[in-house]
Amino acid sequence: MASRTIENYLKQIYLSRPADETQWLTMGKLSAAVGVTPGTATSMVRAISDAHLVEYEPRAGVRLTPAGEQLALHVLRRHRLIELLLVQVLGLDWSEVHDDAEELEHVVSDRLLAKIDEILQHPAFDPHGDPIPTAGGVVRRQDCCTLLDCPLGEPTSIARILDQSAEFLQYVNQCGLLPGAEIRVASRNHQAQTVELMVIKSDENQLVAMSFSVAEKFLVQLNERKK
Amino acid sequence: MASRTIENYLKQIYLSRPADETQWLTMGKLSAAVGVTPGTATSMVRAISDAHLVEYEPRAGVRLTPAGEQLALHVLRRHRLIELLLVQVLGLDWSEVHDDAEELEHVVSDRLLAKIDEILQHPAFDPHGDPIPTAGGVVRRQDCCTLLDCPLGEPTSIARILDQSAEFLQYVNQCGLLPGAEIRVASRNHQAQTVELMVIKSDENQLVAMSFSVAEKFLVQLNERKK
DNA sequence: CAATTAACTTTGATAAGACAAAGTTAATTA
DNA sequence: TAATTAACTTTGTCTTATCAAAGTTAATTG
Ligand SMILES: [Mn+2]
Ligand SMILES: [Mn+2]
Ligand SMILES: [Mn+2]
Ligand SMILES: [Mn+2]
Repeated sequence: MASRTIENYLKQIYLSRPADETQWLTMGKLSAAVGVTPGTATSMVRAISDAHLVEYEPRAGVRLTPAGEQLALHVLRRHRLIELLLVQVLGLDWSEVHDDAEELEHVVSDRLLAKIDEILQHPAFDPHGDPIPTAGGVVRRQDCCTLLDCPLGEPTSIARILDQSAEFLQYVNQCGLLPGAEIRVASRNHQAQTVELMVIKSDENQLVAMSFSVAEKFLVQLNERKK
Repeated sequence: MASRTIENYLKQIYLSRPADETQWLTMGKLSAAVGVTPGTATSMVRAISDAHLVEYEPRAGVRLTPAGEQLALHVLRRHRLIELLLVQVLGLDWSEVHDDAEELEHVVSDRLLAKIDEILQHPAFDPHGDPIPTAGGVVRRQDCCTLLDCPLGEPTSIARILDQSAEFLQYVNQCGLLPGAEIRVASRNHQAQTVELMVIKSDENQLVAMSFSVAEKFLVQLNERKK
């Protein structure tokens, strides 16, 4: 069995992998993501490579093998199912579940995870809108764009929040921009680098403005998200 | 913060402590309870003693300090609240929650534990009838006797099961001897070393026989247990 | 193209936690 | 009391995971 350290490395290698699948993840990025010094990342990756969970090319970087990717997806599945459990069943706020899930993801047994999945009725998305890999290790791809590149004026909805820090999520709470929220992007000002959007609520609508850099953290969908 | 290893040692020192409070727990008993070799227990206990969580007297044994006992009780509280959560909220069988709780007890945050306690409405007993220490580290003492020494013929109820192995608990399930079950001890046969008792159910009563050694694993109460 | 620099790897050290095997203590038996 | 034995401690070694600091590579810049 992979240690919790190895599980964390594999998960970060998966999450930090470059968009271009032919590229390698550099050791610098990995060590920053895991939160260790570069030398530590190098020696750990060598060990994980001996276990055939990653390919490692000195001075190029690291890449998951199929076995490593399956393991990474299992950890991610545990993380996201646990987050959803903490929110939906235990009533924690979605801004405060990440750190607990970061630990719990390494100790929840398959049996317990199956129960959690059953109680939540086999959900497809976690509280932040991140897709939950299936037990078989398949990630359903969302076709999303960000608040920066989605069409103006059309009714869309928030699908996913990419910044999961507690402070940012509390700001998102205040704006009412949780996953599922209905919005219309009103305008973009390239000189001011701001986006203005209308949050459509049952009682009243709310106008929200944010910078391009923040707008990039929201993924939206034109069509309704299917549960 | 105490490592998970230290938490496990402290908990076992608490659970295995001799009934007579002036006695020390021997290293042999401790190493067996933790599941390590005697030498490992000695060196770990020395380290824990340096942290003033136990007193250690070579060749006499080990004893918790007040600080160590508080920590042990916090671990025990986490363990038992988690077990109850797994049974009551996630619907696992009480015979299969122990191993998950053994891991989860080390990673559940105070915040999450408070939520669990709230959802379960501040329970006093876990699924096996073991008392849950309060957040302040107080254990409510039950005045129980075992099926071996309780009075014959009187209506009593099962309060607690001391053997928590999955196989034994499944046997207990079959007999319907879960905590709270109402019974009457019919007879004891000292030659055969057996106890016969009546399990009082809503539909029909059931006669169960067991050896003295098994009967000792059941604690019972004459008065109804208060929640 | 040489010098500089950023990114990476190697080396040496440390800490926690474990085991095996050898050594010690103290109780038990003869 | 001497020999035996059970229980315990010590010693030496191992594994995993980490850092700091020194060394290396390769890209960038003058
Ligand atoms: Mn983690
Ligand atoms: Mn998430
Ligand atoms: Mn434990
Ligand atoms: Mn229990």
